[in-house]
Amino acid sequence: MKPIEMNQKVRVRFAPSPTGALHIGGVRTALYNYLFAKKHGGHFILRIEDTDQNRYVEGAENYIIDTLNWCGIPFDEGPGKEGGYGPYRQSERKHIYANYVQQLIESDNAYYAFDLNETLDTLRKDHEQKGKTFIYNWHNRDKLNNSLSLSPEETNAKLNSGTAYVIRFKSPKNKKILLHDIIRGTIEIDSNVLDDKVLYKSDGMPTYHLANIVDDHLMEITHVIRGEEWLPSLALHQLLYDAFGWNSPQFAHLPLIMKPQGKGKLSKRDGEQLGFPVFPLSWGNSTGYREAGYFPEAVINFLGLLGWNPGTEQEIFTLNELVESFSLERVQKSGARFDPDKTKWYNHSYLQVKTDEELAALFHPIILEHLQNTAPEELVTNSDLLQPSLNLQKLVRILKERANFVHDLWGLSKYFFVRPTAYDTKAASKQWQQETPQLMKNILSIFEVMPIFSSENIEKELTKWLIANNLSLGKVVPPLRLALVGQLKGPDIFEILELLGREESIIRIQNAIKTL
RNA sequence: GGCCCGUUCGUCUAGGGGUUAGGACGCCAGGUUUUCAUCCUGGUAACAGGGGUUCGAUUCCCCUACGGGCUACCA
Repeated sequence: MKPIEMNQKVRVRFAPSPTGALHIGGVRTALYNYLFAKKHGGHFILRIEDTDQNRYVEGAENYIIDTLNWCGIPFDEGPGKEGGYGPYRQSERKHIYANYVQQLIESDNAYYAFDLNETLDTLRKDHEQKGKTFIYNWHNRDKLNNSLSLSPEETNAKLNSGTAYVIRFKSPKNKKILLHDIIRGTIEIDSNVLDDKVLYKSDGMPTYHLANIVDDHLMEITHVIRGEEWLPSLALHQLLYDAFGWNSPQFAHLPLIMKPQGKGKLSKRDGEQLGFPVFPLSWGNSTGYREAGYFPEAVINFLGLLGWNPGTEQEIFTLNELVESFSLERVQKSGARFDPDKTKWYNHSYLQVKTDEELAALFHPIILEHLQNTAPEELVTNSDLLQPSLNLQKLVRILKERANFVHDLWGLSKYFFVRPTAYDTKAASKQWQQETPQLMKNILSIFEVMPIFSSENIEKELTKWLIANNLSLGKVVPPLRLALVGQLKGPDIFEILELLGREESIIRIQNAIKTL
């Protein structure tokens, strides 16, 4: 393999099949391609590998594009964004592949095969029963039904009569193939274990292997960064580049993302069972990261550090910082177990650095949605917290550190919008004592005459009164909290009072006196 | 079964011939707080096993075990 010249512009591609939602592992592959391209000032290309018409799923291509955009890693060239190397859907490149496969036939690197599917299936089963693997290659191709075993006349007769055929690669005998992978180093393969893979299908479409090599060459791809599941195909691909007489790109095979627990790679089922998304955006019944409330920055951050690390102790990275420090050499060799807890921690971190204004705007519709099902008598209607107001920003400010997601804010602040109707019984029996109603009444009379109902002022006035009456904060705060919140939880009590407002606070204290 | 790739705390990982094997998530404890949470501090916890090479191996080599991938006219 000849090395890529240093002055060559880096061009990488993400080449998914539009067969459904993009798996989170696929997103990581896209991300690493993007990071590598941007690090080297190159182009990130999206190529749709839709050579299997049977598996084509409507909407999948848009899903892929939406995902890339949501993640903030848009492609430079791809469907709908021509860059001089299009088209970027393999189905639209169909006419290109026939010529190339013909070249291989002419150079004796490929041949026609007429074997029936059933024949090969039977052979595979027979071999399996004997504990062997059926391989279609040099050791048995003479005995099978193809242009190597048939005479040229017989072959032509079949071809002319319209007999269904595939074109197979003629893999060499007794050859050591030296492969190079940026992450794994040199790999040696014995060509005798290689299959004569189908390059061209009977439906007139190329298989992945052919289309991939031809397109990567034509699109001048310099680095192929893909999942480890392709490593076994690398020898075939290298042989194809050699057969065409082309320089191969450099290869990097990424380790797979594994289940959080148990065996095997991460699957859709794991998400369902353990309650975390495996898709970036919702797809069918599966909730995506976006819809589950994750910020794209958080998804990019945890994906970036799953299988790669910069060698420093930095954990939080913006996309630009990832671009800066990324290198394929530091990609891990072994598969990484997915850790849903850490993804939440990342989201928590990103939530903390959002502005109160942003968070209030994101939270506002969530409040309105929840309030639709609230009984009118419980609803606090006169509160300006129902608007994206300054006070809503303040609410978000005092609560956000407790939240992993914007929607967590609802559970943390529900009592600001809905009056408590029940009180934590355990806390009530302990904190609401015989003298408490009188205490609360005294506090009410302080609140009623207070000129400004601000947290500082409330704290000042209340403390003054407590000292004068030889009482401690610990005596009044818990029952007061119980009256306002319904339980012994929440942020600073004076902040709660201020945000609730004088009127609402008084109503709640009066209710508590009546009820408890 | 065959072929290929891999293996450091529970998880993500740093490190690398002589280190108290470092960080993060999680978990536990203490502190702060009138409460809950956050936060801060601390703690728990790892070089898969066996052979070499070496004065010395977690680090280099080999074997075993285990894990993963591939083994389609799917990508």
